[in-house]
Amino acid sequence: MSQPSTAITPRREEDFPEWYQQVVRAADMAENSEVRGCMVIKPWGYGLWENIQRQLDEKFKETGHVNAYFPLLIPLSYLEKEAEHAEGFATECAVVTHHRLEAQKQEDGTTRMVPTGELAEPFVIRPTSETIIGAAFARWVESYRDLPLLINQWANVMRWEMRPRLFLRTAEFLWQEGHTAHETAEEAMQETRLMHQVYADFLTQHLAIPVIPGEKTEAERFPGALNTFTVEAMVQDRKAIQAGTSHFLGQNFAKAANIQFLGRENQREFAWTTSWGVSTRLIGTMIMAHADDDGMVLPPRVAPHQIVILPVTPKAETRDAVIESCEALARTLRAHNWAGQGLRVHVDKRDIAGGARNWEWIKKGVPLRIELGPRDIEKRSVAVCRRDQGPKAKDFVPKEDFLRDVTDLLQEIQDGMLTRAQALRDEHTHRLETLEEMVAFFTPKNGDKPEIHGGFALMHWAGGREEEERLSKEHKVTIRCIPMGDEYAEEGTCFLTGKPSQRRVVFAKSY
RNA sequence: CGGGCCGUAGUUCAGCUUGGUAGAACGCUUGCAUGGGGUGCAAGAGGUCGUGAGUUCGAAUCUCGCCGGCCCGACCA
Repeated sequence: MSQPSTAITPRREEDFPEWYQQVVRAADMAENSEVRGCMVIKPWGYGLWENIQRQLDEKFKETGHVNAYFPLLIPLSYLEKEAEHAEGFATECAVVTHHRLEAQKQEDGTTRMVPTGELAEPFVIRPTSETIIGAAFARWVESYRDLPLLINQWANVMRWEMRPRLFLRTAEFLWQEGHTAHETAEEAMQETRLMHQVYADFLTQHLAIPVIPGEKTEAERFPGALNTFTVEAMVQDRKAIQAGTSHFLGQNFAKAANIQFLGRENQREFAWTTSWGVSTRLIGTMIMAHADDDGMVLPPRVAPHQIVILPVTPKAETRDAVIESCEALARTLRAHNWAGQGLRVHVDKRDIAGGARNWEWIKKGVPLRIELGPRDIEKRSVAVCRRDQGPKAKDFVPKEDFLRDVTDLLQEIQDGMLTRAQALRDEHTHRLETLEEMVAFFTPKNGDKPEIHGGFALMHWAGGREEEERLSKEHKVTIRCIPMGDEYAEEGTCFLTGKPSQRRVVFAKSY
């Protein structure tokens, strides 16, 4: 039997969903747990999350926010306070109804733990924290001088999903949720847009994922929000994924939680609130955006290791000297600064077959692999392998040159990944004018085993919620966003209603 | 919550139709060889066959209940 030509089978074009799962497994990022829908995030995946977390947290701090932590359990009654919100999350809430277990001996000698101590009021495990944070805000806000209140929390949340997929949709996931309260609507809207921009920048610059910033239509809006802003990315099967959202909540939640303050005119007023979040779904988005048929490809800025040094030790007697050279190189590299941080370098000293070790780091997506063996030491050179090139590509370069150029090289890889993702998106974004065109665009040629097809369709739209929901049901296509850029603003007529339209919206199949 | 399928080694699965007490591949351990490449050979560890009952001299295999999971629909950061 011949070796597969790629590390991942099936390849992307053969079976994209299966490919995705195999990449997660091959890169050792996460696995399914015994609890359906819940994942174990393994060190390589969690290291990635830690970098995302640290870099985003810096941006939150720069924009004036502080971190706090609120309870996992939310009184059921809190969720009843905002009708639209309650309805939006009702079908995916885990409910805690008991607070103790009682050991009961069974006839067969085993012991069963039986829940007892039923709670007078059940708790909901937070699907999001607007309500409980709102209750805290109501206590904390008394005067306009207490505003704005700019809080973020890093936490886990639970939404009882029927179709879990590692990172993309799990019952429990990690995220950050920002919650702010403001004196005026303008200020709150400004905050909503600011954080939307922070997300757009982060996706683009740190994760090398181009996004279309825009606003959600009524049908896709966060339950209880007046406006929801989103960053939409296209991944390699040309579907859209919502990578981050920022909500202008108006006074809806302030009224529900009674967040009132005494204003400048000695007038009692309700605060204006916002909320915004990104989740571990970002990791799934990165996988689908960047990974290839040999496994993960990590943007250097968030890679847990940016450089892995692989000692080549063909002879036992030169082994110690090679390892020492590798360690020395690692120390030198770690002293380099790039994107505001020291380089993250790992020396893989494990005594396993060289090829297996090399492939492991390819599959994990490390941006740069450096091989260093006796011959390189003699010639004062290193062998450089870039993850964004083929698995066999290898450059022998003088060590001094490599040390001089290494940060430029990482930047080049980072930029190249963004360019590549951008090109894919542009190639599959089209202006369409009629329903027929749209249906053709989103219909696979092979119905039995659909190939990768479709993309983003930019279309004139003047329909309402009902028309949109009908389209979504009939054609499995939704409006991802009403995009913000000038390039989308043009006169036209809605392809469905024939009404005039000033702007094209983005239609796509989505995750 | 409706329709289809499946529970056997760490993983993926074979064995079940035609009952006779457990197999493969990968992974793991050890040794030898190999050494700019996911290597070869050898030895080894690992399973009360989801669970309870029934039929039988005998059940992974047949029957029934229960539990768990997967896929397709309604819902989704």
